[in-house]
Amino acid sequence: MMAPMARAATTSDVFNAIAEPQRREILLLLRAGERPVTELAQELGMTQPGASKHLRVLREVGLVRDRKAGKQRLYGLDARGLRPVHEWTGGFERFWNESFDRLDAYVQDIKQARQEGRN
Amino acid sequence: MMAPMARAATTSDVFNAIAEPQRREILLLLRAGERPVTELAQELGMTQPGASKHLRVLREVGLVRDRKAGKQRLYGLDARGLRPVHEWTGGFERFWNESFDRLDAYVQDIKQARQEGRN
DNA sequence: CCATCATATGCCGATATCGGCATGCGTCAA
DNA sequence: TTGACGCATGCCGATATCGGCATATGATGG
Repeated sequence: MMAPMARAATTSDVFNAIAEPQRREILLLLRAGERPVTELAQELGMTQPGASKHLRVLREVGLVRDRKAGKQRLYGLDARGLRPVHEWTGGFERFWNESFDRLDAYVQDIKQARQEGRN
Repeated sequence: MMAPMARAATTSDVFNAIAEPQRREILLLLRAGERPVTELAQELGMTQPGASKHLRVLREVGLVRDRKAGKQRLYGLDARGLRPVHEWTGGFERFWNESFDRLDAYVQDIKQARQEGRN
């Protein structure tokens, strides 16, 4: 009687919000300062509704804020939500900094074994 | 005549791969060392097929590697793919470290305005 | 060879996602 | 007031996603 769940809502999680390439590009652009929707859409080659929808997601996870400026609505970056992601990935830093000579060799072995196995 | 696209394939992008909470938990667990599938499933409270599927995604984006160990198959962490994510978010570091006094005040204003507007 | 354990895969249902399009809504200027 | 502009929203279609379940595949040991 329980309905199966699908994917976690993109709107509830920063990790999901930045999983979208276009949303990442929006964030990159906003580092240069506030922008109205239309300008973002134009610079990123997407439609205005498309931009608005992505901005809505980013707003709901708190990565952007919006401000009315006359007829326009300016979107600005609020990068604080990216900090947890940075820290989470940072928790793996020692695993890519440590001596991976053995790992590298291992990976090579795997690739070779696969090639041999498939031919 | 072109079929519309939906979401980018989760299998092609590390950002998408780590958008899934359970997959993130798998990666965290694997920091402690290699593990067979069943053990992972058990420790994370998911079914074996569920674990296998998530591991498949992680493998396809290169975040884990697998190694046959007799009857079992051991999965191990390969965190190098997380480095780009760490660096990407790091590109926003100055935006959460810089003086955000004005931003904080601004955000407070927004919240207050919303509350007043809605009550 | 056969049974068994470990894992992968296939199918299903429910839902989320994304792009495109049309349209609603609010704001400004004449 | 009436357009015109800027933006948000709603609907649609195609597809991806995730969990659950059954089952296939694979290796091991007797």
